[in-house]
Amino acid sequence: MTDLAQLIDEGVVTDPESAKGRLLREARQLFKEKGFAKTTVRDIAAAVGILSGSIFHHFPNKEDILRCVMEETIRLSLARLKSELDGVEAVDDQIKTLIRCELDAIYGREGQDFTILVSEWRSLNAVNQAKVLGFREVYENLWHQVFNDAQKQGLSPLGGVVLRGFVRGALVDTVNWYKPDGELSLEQLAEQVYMAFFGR
Amino acid sequence: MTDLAQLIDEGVVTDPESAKGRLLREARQLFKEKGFAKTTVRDIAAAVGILSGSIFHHFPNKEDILRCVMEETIRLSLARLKSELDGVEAVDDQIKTLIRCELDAIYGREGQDFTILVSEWRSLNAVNQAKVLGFREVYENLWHQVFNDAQKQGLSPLGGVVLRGFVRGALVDTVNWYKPDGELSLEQLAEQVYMAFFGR
Amino acid sequence: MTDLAQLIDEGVVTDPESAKGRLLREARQLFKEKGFAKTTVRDIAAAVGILSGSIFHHFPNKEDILRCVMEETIRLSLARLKSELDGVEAVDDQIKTLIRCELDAIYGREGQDFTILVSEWRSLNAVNQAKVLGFREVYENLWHQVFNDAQKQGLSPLGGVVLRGFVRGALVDTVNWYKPDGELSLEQLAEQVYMAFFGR
Amino acid sequence: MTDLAQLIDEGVVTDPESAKGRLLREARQLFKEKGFAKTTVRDIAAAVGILSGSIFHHFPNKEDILRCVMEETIRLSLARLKSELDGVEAVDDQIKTLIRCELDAIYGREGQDFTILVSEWRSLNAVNQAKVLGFREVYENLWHQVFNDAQKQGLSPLGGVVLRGFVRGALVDTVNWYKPDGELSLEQLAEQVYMAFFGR
DNA sequence: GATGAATGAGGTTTCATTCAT
DNA sequence: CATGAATGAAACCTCATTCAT
Repeated sequence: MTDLAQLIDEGVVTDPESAKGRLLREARQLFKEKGFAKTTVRDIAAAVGILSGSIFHHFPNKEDILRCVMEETIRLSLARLKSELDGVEAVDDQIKTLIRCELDAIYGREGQDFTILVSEWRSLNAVNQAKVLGFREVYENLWHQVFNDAQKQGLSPLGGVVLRGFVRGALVDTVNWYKPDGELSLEQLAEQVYMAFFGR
Repeated sequence: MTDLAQLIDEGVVTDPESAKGRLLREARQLFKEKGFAKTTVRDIAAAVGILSGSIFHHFPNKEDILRCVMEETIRLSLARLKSELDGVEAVDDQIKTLIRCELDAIYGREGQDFTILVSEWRSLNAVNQAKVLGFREVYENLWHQVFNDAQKQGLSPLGGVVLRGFVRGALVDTVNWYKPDGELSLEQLAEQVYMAFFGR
Repeated sequence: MTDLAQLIDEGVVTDPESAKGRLLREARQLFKEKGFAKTTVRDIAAAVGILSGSIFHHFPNKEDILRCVMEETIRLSLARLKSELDGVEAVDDQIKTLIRCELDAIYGREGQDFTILVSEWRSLNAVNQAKVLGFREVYENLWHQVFNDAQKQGLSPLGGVVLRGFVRGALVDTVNWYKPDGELSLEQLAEQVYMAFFGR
Repeated sequence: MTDLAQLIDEGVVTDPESAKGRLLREARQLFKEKGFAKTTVRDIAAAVGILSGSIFHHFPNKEDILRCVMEETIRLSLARLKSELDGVEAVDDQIKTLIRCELDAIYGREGQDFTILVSEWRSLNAVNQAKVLGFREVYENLWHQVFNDAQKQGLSPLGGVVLRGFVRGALVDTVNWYKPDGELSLEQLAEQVYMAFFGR
């Protein structure tokens, strides 16, 4: 059984072959390119190849599509992170894994687009923000634990929560200046992030 | 002559007592609270105490208000930064000044709201992005110079552009988790940023 | 053979155990509660426990459901009225029977909901109005005959058609102010209607 | 000063020359002809000669138009009724005045369309129903008082509230069978209503 | 008979922008 | 400069109805 099939089975992601799955993929892409507010329901429908009204068979409203995109991103990122961290014992290796995985998530290597979580956060109403926040906490806690260990071992003078805040910002904001197809590869970028915060 | 009066005279900021100045202030506040897309022209007009039609005597369209807010933010941040850097010779002190000033700008201490520059960047069309980018380059170059000096002196292993990218992200993203009226003061936050990137 | 079984056999009502019968019952209930316009085909389907598409195996369109509800109401009311009038000779007793039966029909004692005939009349197009009107005439003629007799006997100064109009309005409109589970019982209400028009 | 001008001044009706006034008139006409649900906002706008979006300068939503139509109907009916009752002392004359005025209101002689109050009642949500009910109580209380007097004087065996219920129903329902331009004049109809309930 | 995804027309509403006053 | 009614395009969403499975 392939990796994807297993993730679908576990409810981590929606089957990308299904109508709902295709909808989520196209919506994510459009939200990323144009932003939530400038993406119309018609845009999404056209990208999927259905009519705008049909969307509302799968989602009660536009905002709910965004909520699902975000939740799936978190679920997928978390699943991938856990799998990658499996067996990694050294804290510095754990940190490198965290950074690499999040960059992958940001640059959509696994169909996640982590950026949307930050850039479109305010497009959700309070209720949906709370829902997504619940999902996100588990993910963030992983970072906090590793970074707290790092502090104990003297790798960083800062506490896990604050350091995670800085690293998340540094990573997410790369989309505003870093070009994945430029001189600097994603692996090199990950390396530089590690050096910036722990490289001394 | 007060500081503000001088800045007005030099064209750095619009007189906040003028109609246009009040408009910009209220618009900035609303863009910050609700985001550009969810702020209506009527909202802004109501906040200023005029009717929606009157706005278009001062600005050709809604997007131009955002462009002005952004440009004023940059002009003001730059003026303040230059004045604060004046006479500061040591690189580490220059870095601390940069960090402190940007945090002030982010948290609106001087009526700037640096965050909007990042969060609403995509609300501008290509033409306006280019206009604002021109203003911004001068500001960013200041950072690059100081960080390049820092690298030469061995304060950081990274080049100025990349390091500035990481620091900007870390600073801007604090709005997503840091509460200015919580336990950690803005000065302490600035200190921790310095430690994260240059500490030891 | 029970009463109901006989009515089903005679084609007066649809078997309430059948799919169509259940559909009609739930639709009637919903039309009564929310009105025809605010009741969706999905609402009806959900109440019956099927999916919306399945409804169209039983009815060509939504309006036809209303037409059937109305026609069944009339057929049932007429059957009941005839049976109750059977053997009643005195005009005043006939009148009391008419009033009592119509109130029963209005308050759904026999699954009729006479009110819908009036309140949703305009939800039918001209063709369907004509169809229902045909059914209704037989029922109304019963009233006219009795009321004409009443006029001849000096029980009322008014002709049958006009008087029937007044009484129908008075009865149907009770739904806007009378509460069946309040102080006044349905029997007492019937008594007061009789007194209002004939009680002197 | 004309009657209408006075009513406008007193806030009883909206100036029919004003944009809002024309809107209300056309909306009332359409609600009467086609019903609230089948009347679209575009229909109303077209009747007034504006575009659909413009309606929302005057009313926050479609339902609010209906609420205003109803409230204006009540205010106008009440004003007219009070003026007509002025100086009428005998109870039977008061009753005849009440009946005549309500028939006028039902058949739109003064631009009221009382029928809509009953037929479209359920098109209002609970909040708006409560608002309109407040207005309506004053009007209904006038009837109750007169009918209670009638009972005391032996003109009717029934209490004011119940009798008013019957009379309202009889009057409102006439729209379903009475044709104002037929053999029976509105005055004759009024006379027959009086006879039906108080005749002898 | 039932399903449920899809249709597609049409609904209400929003809102930046214009312009006569 | 300000007003505020009007514009008109476009947004989100609804829903009766269809049809391949």
